[in-house]
Amino acid sequence: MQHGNRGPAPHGHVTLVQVAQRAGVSAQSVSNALNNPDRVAPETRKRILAAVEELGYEPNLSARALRNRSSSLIAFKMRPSRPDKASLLMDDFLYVLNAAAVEAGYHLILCHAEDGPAGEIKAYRDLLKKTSIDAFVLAETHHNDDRVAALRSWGVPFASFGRSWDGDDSLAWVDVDGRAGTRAATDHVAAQGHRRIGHIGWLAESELGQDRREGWLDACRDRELETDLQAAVVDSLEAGRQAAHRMLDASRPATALVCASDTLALGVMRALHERGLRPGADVAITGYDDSPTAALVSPGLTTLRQPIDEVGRQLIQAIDNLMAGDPREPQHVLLEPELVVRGSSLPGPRTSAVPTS
Amino acid sequence: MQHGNRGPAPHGHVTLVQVAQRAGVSAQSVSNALNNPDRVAPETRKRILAAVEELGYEPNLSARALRNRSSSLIAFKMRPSRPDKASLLMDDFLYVLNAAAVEAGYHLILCHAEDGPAGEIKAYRDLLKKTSIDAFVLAETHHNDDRVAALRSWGVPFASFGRSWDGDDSLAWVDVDGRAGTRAATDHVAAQGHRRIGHIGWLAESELGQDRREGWLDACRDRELETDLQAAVVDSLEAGRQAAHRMLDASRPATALVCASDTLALGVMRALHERGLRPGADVAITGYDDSPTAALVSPGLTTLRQPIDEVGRQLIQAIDNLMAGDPREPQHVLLEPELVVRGSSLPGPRTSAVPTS
DNA sequence: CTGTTAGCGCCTTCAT
DNA sequence: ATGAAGGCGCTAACAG
Repeated sequence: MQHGNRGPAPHGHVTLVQVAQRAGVSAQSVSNALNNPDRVAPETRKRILAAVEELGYEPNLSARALRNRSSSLIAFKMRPSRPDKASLLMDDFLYVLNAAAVEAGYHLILCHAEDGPAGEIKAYRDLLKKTSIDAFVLAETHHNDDRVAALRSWGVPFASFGRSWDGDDSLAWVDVDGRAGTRAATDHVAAQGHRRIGHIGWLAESELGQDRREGWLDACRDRELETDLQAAVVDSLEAGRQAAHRMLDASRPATALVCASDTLALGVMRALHERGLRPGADVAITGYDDSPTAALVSPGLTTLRQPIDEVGRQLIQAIDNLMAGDPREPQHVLLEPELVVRGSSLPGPRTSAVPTS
Repeated sequence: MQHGNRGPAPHGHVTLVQVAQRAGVSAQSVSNALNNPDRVAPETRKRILAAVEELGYEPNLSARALRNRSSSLIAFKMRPSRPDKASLLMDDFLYVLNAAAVEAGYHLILCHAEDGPAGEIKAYRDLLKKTSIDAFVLAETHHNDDRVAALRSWGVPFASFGRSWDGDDSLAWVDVDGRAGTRAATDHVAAQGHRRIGHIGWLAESELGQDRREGWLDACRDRELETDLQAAVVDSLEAGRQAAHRMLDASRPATALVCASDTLALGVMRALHERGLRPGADVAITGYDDSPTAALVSPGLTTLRQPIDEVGRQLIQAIDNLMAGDPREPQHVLLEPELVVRGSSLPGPRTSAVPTS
């Protein structure tokens, strides 16, 4: 633990100058060896890298940020989790996003904002004023998203989890194909013999909800099934529960319910519980998101798993490209969700010795 | 993007000098007005603050970090979430922790590490080498925690969610009283008339699990109930399921099962499902954590809610005190969990019109 | 190919 | 009570 020349250098911080001294060159050459390898003689470079290695040198990010206006920080705003929501992908998402960020040499910094887009934009601006942020990751973009407009006007790179719903393809996004997912779920229950397949989805304002609804419609049309059983509600357990009761009280009731979220599907399970009906055996249910809860309820909830780690990786990749000034069109990545079949959509009781999971 | 741009700062950054010009003073006076109010005449100070307000000045954190070796960054390492785990408090925890951090003028930066304590320590050290980190927040501390030793040896402030289990009171921690919680849950089911109350807890290595088990023992002893029905298993749905089957197959079977986690309790629900038994009506179940899932299953799972927002606030407070060089003993805060009663522990079927939630 | 100069924005030290 | 100088660690620009 040798101290720096002047002032207390905590934790044995090593600086460029120390590396330079060790290698017998100037500080600039060390910087070049690291950042512009071609500007330094191979021989010198090797010596410098050896010294770097030996001293365990790591560039100081604050200094670099000050000089370069680039902090290697990527900001992400968390939402408060609602108590009645199952979809805590956020937890997983944040983990993989951070892992990918670190892998690419960035770090994730969390952003806090009052609710609503205005609050979020203000939080972004405040953060940018305080320190340089290389890029932002947005989630749940909508039509005419103010956040997109704001970030763009500031010239800050960003990528979004959620496509641009207004066909604005100058923005980099990664998304999961909700339509294909819901279609797969509908096909799956149809394959079990169900003909009265209802859909419980989100309100019409939600582009995401609309997209998922389309998948159900697609599948029904393919099979010439009726599409009269549908609900457009908010994303809550209670809304799912009530919608389920309505569809089960219909003159020709639903025998299968395809939902736009696990939360809604769990509401359906609640409704069945109240009626003494069994998920799977009596009414087939599918959700969406593969939230942790889906695997834990009994019977397990059939749902669609979003390839969340791939989403994280692709977002960071997109940002990396943006930062590198890649002149090509920003990335648009649409990933396929995976149908995870569990007991809630299967007719049979436990047919095998394996527990219905 | 553009590096080394010498021109005007992007995003309309405002610097100390600009504020100084606006207020007709030197940069130092502005700095003093902000950081050492007593070193500047009240009148001048007022004028300066007006200029700050007017220009929307925010000190640049990178510059400050470089100068002060203090970044106003607090680091936290996330774990990957296990697929079979219900307790995604993390999501909530991170949100409130960040909110509290921002409130106190900090920002949360996420840390990524390979699994295991060694990987975590390495990640901390790497981060510290790259940039100054004001403090760390630890989670799930155990007996003889290497991370504690490491951080302490580096002289970096930190606070931990989870007490020091080895009586080392020189470390600042916030924790939730698992013993009191489990006792409350046990008392609750006992009050429903249950006499054969089993406990499904964690392996003996887990201090946290041991603590929770004690609460069950306390309550049983108080009421002179037998404590033969107990299991010490890993925290998974499957383990809970198997343990439940064992306790229901006993010669004098359990009529109530108090679990150390929601995950285990959900395993119990799975076991009941397999046996065609009803949670609540046939066997009372309680979990621990009030994970999102607990509210979403049917019937709802009785569980213990950790006052997670208070935990977050207290952790930041503890760090703030540490940073301020508060000479008093580090904070130790033990919070009480709150019993949330839902259908899984209540005998009656739907007695009222209100759905069993 | 390498070294020197200068300055990013801030704050501590020292002079006025 | 205020201002001037200097430097935290780094790197773009320009010599040499």
